[in-house]
Amino acid sequence: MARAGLSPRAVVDAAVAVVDADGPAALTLAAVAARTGVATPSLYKHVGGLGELRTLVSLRFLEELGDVVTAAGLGRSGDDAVSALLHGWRRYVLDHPHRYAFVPLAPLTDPVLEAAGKRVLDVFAAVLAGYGLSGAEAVHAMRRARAVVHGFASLEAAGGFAMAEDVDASFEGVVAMVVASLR
Amino acid sequence: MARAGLSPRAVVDAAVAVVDADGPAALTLAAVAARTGVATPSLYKHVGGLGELRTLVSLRFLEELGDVVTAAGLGRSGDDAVSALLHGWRRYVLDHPHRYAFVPLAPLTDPVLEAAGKRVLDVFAAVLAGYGLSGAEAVHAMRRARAVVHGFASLEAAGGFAMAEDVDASFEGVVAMVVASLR
DNA sequence: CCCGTAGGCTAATAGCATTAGCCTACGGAG
DNA sequence: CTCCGTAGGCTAATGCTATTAGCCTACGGG
Repeated sequence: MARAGLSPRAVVDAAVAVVDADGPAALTLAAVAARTGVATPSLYKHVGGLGELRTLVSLRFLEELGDVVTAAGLGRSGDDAVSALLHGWRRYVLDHPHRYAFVPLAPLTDPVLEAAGKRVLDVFAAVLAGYGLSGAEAVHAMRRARAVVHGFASLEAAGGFAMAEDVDASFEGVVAMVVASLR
Repeated sequence: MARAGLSPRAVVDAAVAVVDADGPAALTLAAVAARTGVATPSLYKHVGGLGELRTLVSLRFLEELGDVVTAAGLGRSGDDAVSALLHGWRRYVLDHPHRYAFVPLAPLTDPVLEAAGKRVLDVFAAVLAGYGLSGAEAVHAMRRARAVVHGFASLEAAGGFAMAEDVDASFEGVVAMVVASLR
C-alpha cells in the first residue's frame, strides 16, 4: 500500500481547496479524504476530527488575513494606513469569498486562534496609534473599524449589495466615514 | 394515535425554540421532532425538509427584525431616527444572540425572503430620505449603515469585543460616525 | 353515518463522523 | 544488510443525521 504522505498541513491544504471550490458547507472529512486520495478514517492520524480541522482552517485564514493587513500597514501612516488596511481586508474577502465564513469573529476566545487573532488586532492598534487617541477612545475606534470592515465585507461577499450602484464607490465612502471619525 | 396538531407555523415555532436554546448548529429535524413530540419524518407533512425549514426560520427572524426597525423609525426623523434604527437592530441581536446566524445577508436573492427583506431595507431608505441625498448617495449611505450595524452586532453577539471598555459607549461612537457621514 | 384525506407512524436507504483494531511500509539501530 | 518499532495507511462497525416509501387512522364535511 503506497503511502499518501499526508501531514496535518497537507490535510488543511486540501480542506482549503474544498472550501474554495464548493463553499463552507462542503467542508467534510469525506470530501477532504476524497481529495487527498485516502480513506476518511485515515485523516484522524493527522487531525483530531472535523471540529479540529475547522479550527485549523480558521487559523490558516486568520494568518493569511494577518499577512494581508500587516503588508497593507507597512510603510504607511495616518489616513493612508487606515485606508490600506480596510482595502486589504476587503480585497482578501473578495478574492476568497468562500473563506470568510471560517474567519473567526472572536479569535481571542480560542487558545489555538489567539496568537493569530492578536496579530491582526495589533495591526489595527498600530494603524490607529498615530491619531493620539486615549486608551478607551482607541478601543472604541478599533471597534468601529472592525465592525465596518467586517460588516461591509461579509455583506458584499454574500451578495447583499444588490443595487446597481458601484460597490467600490460605496466602500470609499465607508473608508472616508471611518477616517472622519478618528479626528 | 392522538394527533399532535402540528402546522407549518408550529414547526417553525419549535425550530425557533431549538435555536434559542441550543444555537444554530442544533437546528436539526430530529431536535424539532423531539420538541414537538413527533417522529422525524412526520415533519415532512408540514415542511419540505431541513433546507426549507431553515429558510422559514430565516424568514421569521427577518420579519421580526422588520417589526423592530419599523417600530424604531416610527415618529422619529433625522439623526434621531437613524439612531433609533441602529439601536433597535443591535438590541434585537443582543436579545436573541443565537438567532442572528439565520438572518440572511442577501434576502433579495431568495424569493421567499424577498418581501421581508425589502421591508427592512425600505425602513433604512425611509430613515435616510430626510437627508436629501441623491439617488447614488442614498444607496451608498444605506450600505454604510447596513455594514456598520451588521458588523457591530455580529461581532458583539459572537463575543468579539473582548476588551473591558464599555461596548455601549463604542456603539454610541458608531452611531455618531454614521450620522456624521450623512451631512 | 360514511368516507376521503390530512397527518401521524414504521421501515429502509444513504451520507456523515467517529472508534477499534489490523497490517505494512519505512527509516533508523545494530 | 537486516531487523524491527512505529507511523500511517486500511476495513469493519456504530450511531446520528436526512430523506423517501408506504401504511394506518383520526377527523371533519357530505
